[in-house]
Amino acid sequence: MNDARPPQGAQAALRAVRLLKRFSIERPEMSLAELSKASGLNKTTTHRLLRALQSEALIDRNPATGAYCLGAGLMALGVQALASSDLRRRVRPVLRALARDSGETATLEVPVEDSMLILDEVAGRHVVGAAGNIGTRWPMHATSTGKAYLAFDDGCLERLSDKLHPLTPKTLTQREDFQAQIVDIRRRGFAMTVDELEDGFAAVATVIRGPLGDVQGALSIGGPTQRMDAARRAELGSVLCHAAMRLNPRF
Amino acid sequence: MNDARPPQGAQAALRAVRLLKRFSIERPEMSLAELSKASGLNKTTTHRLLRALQSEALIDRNPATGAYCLGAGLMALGVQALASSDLRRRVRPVLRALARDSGETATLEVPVEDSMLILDEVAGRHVVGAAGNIGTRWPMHATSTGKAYLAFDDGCLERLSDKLHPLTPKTLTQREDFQAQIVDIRRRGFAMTVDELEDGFAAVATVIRGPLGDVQGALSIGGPTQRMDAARRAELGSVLCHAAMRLNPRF
DNA sequence: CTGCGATGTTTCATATTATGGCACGAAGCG
DNA sequence: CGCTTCGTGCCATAATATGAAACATCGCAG
Repeated sequence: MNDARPPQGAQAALRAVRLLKRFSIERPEMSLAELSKASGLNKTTTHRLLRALQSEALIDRNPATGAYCLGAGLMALGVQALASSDLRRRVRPVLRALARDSGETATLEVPVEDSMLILDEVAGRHVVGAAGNIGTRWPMHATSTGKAYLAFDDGCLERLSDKLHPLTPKTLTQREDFQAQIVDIRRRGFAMTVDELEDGFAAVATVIRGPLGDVQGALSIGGPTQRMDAARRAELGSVLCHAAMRLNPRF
Repeated sequence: MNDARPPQGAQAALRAVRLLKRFSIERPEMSLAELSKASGLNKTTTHRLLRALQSEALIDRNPATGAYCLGAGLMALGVQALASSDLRRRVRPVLRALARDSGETATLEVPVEDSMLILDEVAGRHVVGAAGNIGTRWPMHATSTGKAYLAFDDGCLERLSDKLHPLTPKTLTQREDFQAQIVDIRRRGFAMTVDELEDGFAAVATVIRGPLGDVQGALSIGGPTQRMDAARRAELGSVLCHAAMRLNPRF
């Protein structure tokens, strides 16, 4: 999880970024008034910021309705970010090996705020290069990778929001239960989710460390819960730990 | 091509965005000093903006070197932009049909500044869903889609930079030659590139219009120049025009 | 046709906010 | 060890962003 407290003297930039983040799958288009109200900004200010973003192609408008939406420039930047990810390049072959050997789907994820973002993905059997979920995010507290982060990245756990909202009946929502699992994870070396993120889905995960011991990302292997009994999870967990170890430049 | 002149009173936001855009494939990581010099901003100002961007996860830092790079938050936003693109959803089936019928690769592109950005892509034969180029950009003056835009979007041509830099020996670099082609394109209804973008690659393209007659994007079909003689280009051109017509909600 | 209520847009005086010169501490290098 | 170059913090200045209010459009209903 990244630190960096909000700095002084760049509020306009911050507000602009926050405006961009207000868009979601459910609300891909918003009117000026909506955006203004939702972000608590003055209508004029909102308008000015949107204009600036539009001039840089990060914001676009529906020519028919005049509604604001995310622009094509963001796509370009996003792809740029993806392409220049050194981590992704380095881990890619490992991901492929994991998917091949286990037959399940392997992912590389990084934290973004309270979520884990899928940076890369290799599906197990069937579809080979399918990367349909790259760029999507899942709540940190319900994913195996998120738990791994929380357990192994210093100070990460403290920053976790107290609101652990349930995604399934099995999702952990009590801080104490969570804390207990974290202890297990630290001892075991890898984390897991069983039906906590989505019913019928289970995964194991561990973190990747850089040369300085810093946590750079998390690896996971996941599939249908039926194929993921305790024994299989343990086996995949150790495979994962081995892979993560070999990714550390110190070894 | 989008209008929207740079507004007043949002310079901080503009500067922040411009900082993000300074990163490229060649320079995925930059130091504070480099960024500061390259963007002409004061070192302190640059630092403050980067901090703000980092706190929103749009900027990340290499923990070993301290160098700045694009952050994971940008990926999330980019994917968001892609997913919420109504145009893409609408055109997707048409793209598939074009690729299937022609056997060549079909793309949907939109303008971003002086480039055309690939919003969606369906490959012809072999690899079916391969979308390896989504999000990449090509100079407007050397692509078939770019030429289509320049010919059919009002005021677009005037905004074209005077600097037409060559990508191959065949790239048009003289404004007069270009102007002449534009006339042809307008009459013909579709544009083409033959070895102008990359040697051995040819494509035809036309624009998609919205209900108000506004240009929303451009479609292209492209492949190896050998398979793309004049007769084939004419045939594919009319196929393309037909597809574009059917995409217009008025018909 | 007319008035109402909503939208997006522009203007402008105000003071909040961003700015950049300067200085400091820490690495990296000769 | 001194020199350079890096990222970072401080602070007075003024340039910049801000938000109230007014304007311009549009769709809708009386």
